[in-house]
Amino acid sequence: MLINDDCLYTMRKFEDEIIDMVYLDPPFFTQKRQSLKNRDGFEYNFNDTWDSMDSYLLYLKTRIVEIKRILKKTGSIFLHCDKSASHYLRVLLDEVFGVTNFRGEIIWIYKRWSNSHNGLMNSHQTILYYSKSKKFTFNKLYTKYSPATNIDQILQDRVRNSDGKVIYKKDRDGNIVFTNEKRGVPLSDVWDIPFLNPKARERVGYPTQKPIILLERLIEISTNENDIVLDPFCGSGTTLVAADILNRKYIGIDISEEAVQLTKLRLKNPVKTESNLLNSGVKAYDKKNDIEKQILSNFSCHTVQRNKGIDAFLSRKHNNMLIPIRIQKEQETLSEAVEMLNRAAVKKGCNLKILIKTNSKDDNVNIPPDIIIMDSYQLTIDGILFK
Amino acid sequence: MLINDDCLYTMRKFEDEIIDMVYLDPPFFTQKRQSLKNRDGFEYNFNDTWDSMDSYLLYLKTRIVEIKRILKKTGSIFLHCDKSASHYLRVLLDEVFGVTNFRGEIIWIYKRWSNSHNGLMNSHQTILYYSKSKKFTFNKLYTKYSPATNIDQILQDRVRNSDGKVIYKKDRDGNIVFTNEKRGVPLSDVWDIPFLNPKARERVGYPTQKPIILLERLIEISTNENDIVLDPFCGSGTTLVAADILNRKYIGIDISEEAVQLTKLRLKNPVKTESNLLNSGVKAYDKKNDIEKQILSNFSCHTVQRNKGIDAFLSRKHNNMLIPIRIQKEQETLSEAVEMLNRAAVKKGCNLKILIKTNSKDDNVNIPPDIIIMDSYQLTIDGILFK
DNA sequence: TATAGTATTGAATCCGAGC
DNA sequence: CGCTCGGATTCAATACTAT
Repeated sequence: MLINDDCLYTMRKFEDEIIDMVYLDPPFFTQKRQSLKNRDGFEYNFNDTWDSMDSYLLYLKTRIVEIKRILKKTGSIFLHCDKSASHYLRVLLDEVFGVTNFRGEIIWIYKRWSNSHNGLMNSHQTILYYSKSKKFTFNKLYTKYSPATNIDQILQDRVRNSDGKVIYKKDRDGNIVFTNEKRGVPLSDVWDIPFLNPKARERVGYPTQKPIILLERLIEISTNENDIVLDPFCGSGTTLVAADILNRKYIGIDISEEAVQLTKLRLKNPVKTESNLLNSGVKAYDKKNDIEKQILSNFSCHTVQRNKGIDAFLSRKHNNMLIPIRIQKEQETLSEAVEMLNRAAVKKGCNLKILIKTNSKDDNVNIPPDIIIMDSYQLTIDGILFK
Repeated sequence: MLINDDCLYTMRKFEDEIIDMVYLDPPFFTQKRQSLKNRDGFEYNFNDTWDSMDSYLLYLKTRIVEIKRILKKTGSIFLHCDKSASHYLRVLLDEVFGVTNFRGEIIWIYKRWSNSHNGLMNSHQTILYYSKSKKFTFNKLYTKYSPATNIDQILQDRVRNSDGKVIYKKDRDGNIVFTNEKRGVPLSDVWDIPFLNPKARERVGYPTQKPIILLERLIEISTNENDIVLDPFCGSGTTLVAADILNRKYIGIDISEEAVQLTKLRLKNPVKTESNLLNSGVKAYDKKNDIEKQILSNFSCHTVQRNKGIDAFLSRKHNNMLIPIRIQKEQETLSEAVEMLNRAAVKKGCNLKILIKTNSKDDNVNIPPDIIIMDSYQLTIDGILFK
């Protein structure tokens, strides 16, 4: 269901305790007008400017009180905010839902483009999580163990010995006893999900659009199939798309007619981006092997990926030119390495270059004067000069 | 300097505007008595139970007002809190320091052992960051570019052409023009620093002890050499050790005599754990190659690192025993693989085991009946059974 | 088809102009 | 001096094109 109205008036018409989960992503109190064009040049926007923090909080409080009323006893609310007002919003939720129903704060972390800044680069948002009562729907999700974990040990049962010390349990024959099945690490409250990239197909042109996968995870932990999910500030409808994918029923409300139209369209043909980053992880982008990384760590440089000839550029320029670095590959002769480096360097208009020699294949080659050859095993001594 | 007193009384004796940076890690309002024994059996503890949130906040407010007075105009305060009271503390800091002096919230994230419970596993804490004025000391730190970033392009200058479109800049000869030197990506406000492992040498046995690296980074961004760092709840003295390492002056105050004694000892011989996890990153721990990962992804299993004979355990047990998996290594004959697997399996008291055959080296070997041999290329068909 | 290489986008932030 | 406004800068990660 999709309704174009102020969510307050719509929700007032609802009966008590009919909703299983509410996600809301209201204005963050950024005191800005948010706007964005879609691919056809149509501009969506909403206003996030307020007279005062008090008027902002009052606006939200009346709506949150209503949300509590229509939530089932087993229901949950997720309030998405950023640092602008998260503390006041949590005080507000403590008041309405009660401190004992605070279930946690989910930290959504991501990397994003931004200009440099006198301070730390902001790269997280907060989702406040409260339940209506202590008996709330919660589906445990598990993640893989960290590679640094010693799985051997986790899977062994432990007991206290006569001194009260914890030891690994063994049976009569001295064999190790294993614990029951483990399903992995319980889901943490820190979620590393890529920010919706400017080029992502999933983007529909609505400002502040959230990734579908974020909503999917929230819905998964807090509802079961056929439960009812409500988003009173549904914007471009990400929550509804996620609910639809997961076979939950949904109600979306937004005060903007354009937003509701957009959501309608989007629900007919939901696009969920296959994020390469998400599917394969950052590691997939990192083509350097351990030895190459070790070598490059001796330089103050920027590592280059997807370039056949250049592995890195020195951070410092020389005569206003960048200095490329190439590490000789394992099967590569020195002259082949020189050739690869030169070809790439010409394209970039680079003159001086550095070649790291890692083997002795075909050493007898004339090295052009603009290439500095360094022996990889000397780097720990000499490389420091380039730091 | 190290003082054993309630920080309120000590700070009242200080002159105005003499401190450059204050870090405080007061009780978190856990409403528990915190205690921990060190390796010598000595027990440290402090009381974190309060009549009410109001009395807790009043206690802190009087101290934070005093901190503001003694901070230099260019000074900063870092207040470490966890989710129990972070929102009230931020409201408090807004009052004392002013909303415009809010510099951000640092999210310290870590992975940690914990029993699974009904809810998300808490794995972050918050450090609130305020400055006394808009002119505050801040040292920019830079981190590496993401491997997903195209460094080639980042390093090229761009201009607008006559149509207003952004294009890469070239000089008269058509050569690429490079931008100014880049130092990397400004430090984010999300810090992934391993939680002080219970076995870390750095641990001195004080509850709530923080990693030195965390304090080093806070001190680095907000102070210069010879500046004065104050920790009014210094506990085991981590802040002071970090300040010492970075050549900053320090003042530590704690109400507990034991804490001050401990800190004194610690400052004589500061131990900083070289955290392998931080130095080499999680990746270095992950010794499985892509093919091995591909094979293991066919099973519902837990990957094992740092075990010469076993690569993973199946998630499901069989007759209440764990089933180890080994993938035949590239240079390894089948009998060698069997031998390695058997030796490791005996240690773990495992009976049934799985060996994934990846090559045909020395095939003619008698396979013991408790080893299931699977051909790696069949896995995509057969492996599904193990999911 | 896989990989290398190029073009494009956007929102937080800074900075300078204008008032 | 403080404000707003607009333009420039930044970089992550995608889409697209060429090889």
